[in-house]
Amino acid sequence: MDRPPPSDFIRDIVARDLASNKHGGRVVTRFPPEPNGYLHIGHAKSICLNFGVALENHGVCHLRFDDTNPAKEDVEYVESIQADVRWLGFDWKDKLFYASDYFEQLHDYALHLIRAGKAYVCSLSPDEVRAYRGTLTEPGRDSPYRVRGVEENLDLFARMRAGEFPEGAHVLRAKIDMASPNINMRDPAIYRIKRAPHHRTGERWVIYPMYDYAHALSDAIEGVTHSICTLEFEDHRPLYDWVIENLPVPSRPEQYEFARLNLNYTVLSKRKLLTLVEDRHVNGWDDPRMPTLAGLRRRGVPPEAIRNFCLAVGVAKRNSVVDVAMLEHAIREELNRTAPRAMAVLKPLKLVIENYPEGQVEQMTAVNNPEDAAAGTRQVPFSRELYVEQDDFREDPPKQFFRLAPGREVRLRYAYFVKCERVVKDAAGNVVELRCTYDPATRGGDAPDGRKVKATLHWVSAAHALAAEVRNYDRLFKVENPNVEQDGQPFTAGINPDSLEVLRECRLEPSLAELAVGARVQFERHGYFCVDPDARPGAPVFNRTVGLRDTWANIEKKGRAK
RNA sequence: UGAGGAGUCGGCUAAUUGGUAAGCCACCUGACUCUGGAUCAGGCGAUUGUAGGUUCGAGUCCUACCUCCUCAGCCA
Repeated sequence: MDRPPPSDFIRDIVARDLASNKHGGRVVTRFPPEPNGYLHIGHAKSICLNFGVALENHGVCHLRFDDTNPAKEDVEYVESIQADVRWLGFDWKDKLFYASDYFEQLHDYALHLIRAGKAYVCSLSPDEVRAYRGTLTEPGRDSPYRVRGVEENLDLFARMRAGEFPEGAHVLRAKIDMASPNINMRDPAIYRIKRAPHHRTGERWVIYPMYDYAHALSDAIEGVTHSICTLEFEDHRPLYDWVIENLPVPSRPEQYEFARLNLNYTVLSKRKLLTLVEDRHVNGWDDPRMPTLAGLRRRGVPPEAIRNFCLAVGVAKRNSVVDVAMLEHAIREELNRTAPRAMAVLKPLKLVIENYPEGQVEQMTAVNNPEDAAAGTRQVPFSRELYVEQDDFREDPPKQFFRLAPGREVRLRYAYFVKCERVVKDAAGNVVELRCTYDPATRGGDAPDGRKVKATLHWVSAAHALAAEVRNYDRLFKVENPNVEQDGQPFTAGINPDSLEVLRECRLEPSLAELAVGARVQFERHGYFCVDPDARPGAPVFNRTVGLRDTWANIEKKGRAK
């Protein structure tokens, strides 16, 4: 995935603003999550954009928690979000902020609006507010409380803050235009009463600012120059501007919108991900089947791959659905470069070399990464009894099957040529063991007489092999668009029941026992794997990160074997 | 039927702001290989939503139309 330097309309705007000195040569962006869930691959797009634009222009990117709704938020989320952004590879330096840090200031600004006659306390019930708001095609009507005097508004707002009223009794509204064709401008609420304890301010407040009000002001307070958000906020921009223009704020930020990431076969809705966690369809936010950054990390996806993916996806205003194959490509591209190779047998079949001396062990030299000589070599023990992959043997081989079959000779990688002399079956007729002979002259993998074999097999020594558990995580969703509930079916109906396959019989080459937790490795022919951070000592668990593009099963299925 | 947005190869994005459609993914073919992976080389594929107009020249400008997305939380 060789890509040109990022070029998109956001970066064009920033370049233009820099050229015209619009913000005095400053570039300040911000990533503003609400701490109400874990970050997912969709957030990565926003993170890469905001931090990327700042980095490219010698600017800064703030991390700001939009924590204005205590009912949904939790410290668990503020912690995980920070960890995930760091893991992705970005640094907000000392620019860590919380909207809740500005509560006092935001409150003063509200007082300013009230005194200017631009905000009023409305005592309509939520239902009444809705009725007064009008519809998409009909204008709204003024609230009867719209004409309240400044002093009364000040008094009521003070009592709201003091906790004199129950939730829903009053709300502070911006006085804009109930007839505006843009519903967001029909006197939007800017403060509401909420009695949930806040994860940072505790019980100090019972009134909380609304997003549109708090976000614009937070941006202005922090000196943000480019406030980049997603498309659904386009209609909110006039309100964003209204707030900035009607208050004596220290800076003049500008909002721009881009299309959020959609991935096929992937749910990227926080609400739905929360459901998967709460209803225990998965084992938590960091379950490797989850599209969360925590899940991808546990699955073994390198952060570089995610960053490259975000670059490849681009930034535009057009709603689109990106093919997960692009993500997988970015992952393979990165892992192919960096992950050491190792031999592993996921579904073992015993292979006994009848003419190999019993008790003898040879150390074979294997390269760690054929594309990176600096990765060096390792020794792999070879002995009389080995395991090979069940898929590498066919008693009755199809036409294009070049691997092992009765009477056929193949190469054991880094070792010898072996020839299958006969098969041993159990009572049910299943092949349980292969009896072979080897050619001692082919040590290292080449025959002195020049004869060739058409396949090279991977193997592990039965006596030395490391027993391990491999978890093959397939896509959690099997439907094309799990983001949409169709025909009344909840989206969980699209969950793939085979999304987790646990292989317990695996035998790996012994060098893998020394792999660090979280390390990534390519099991040749099987794909890329990661040592699960949850692994118990002595019983390693490997998570499958992503498969190789063409496995034998695929080739066979597609009838493309050569 | 209100307002705000968006339409470029199968998918995702570009196009020096009016100069003759580029890249990536996917797919296909070939070469090479001690991984049937990878790599390398090549190929397929868009009359730029439609219809007009301006112009020597339009994906870029103008007009009309079509389609899709977002908005009626005291969520963000």
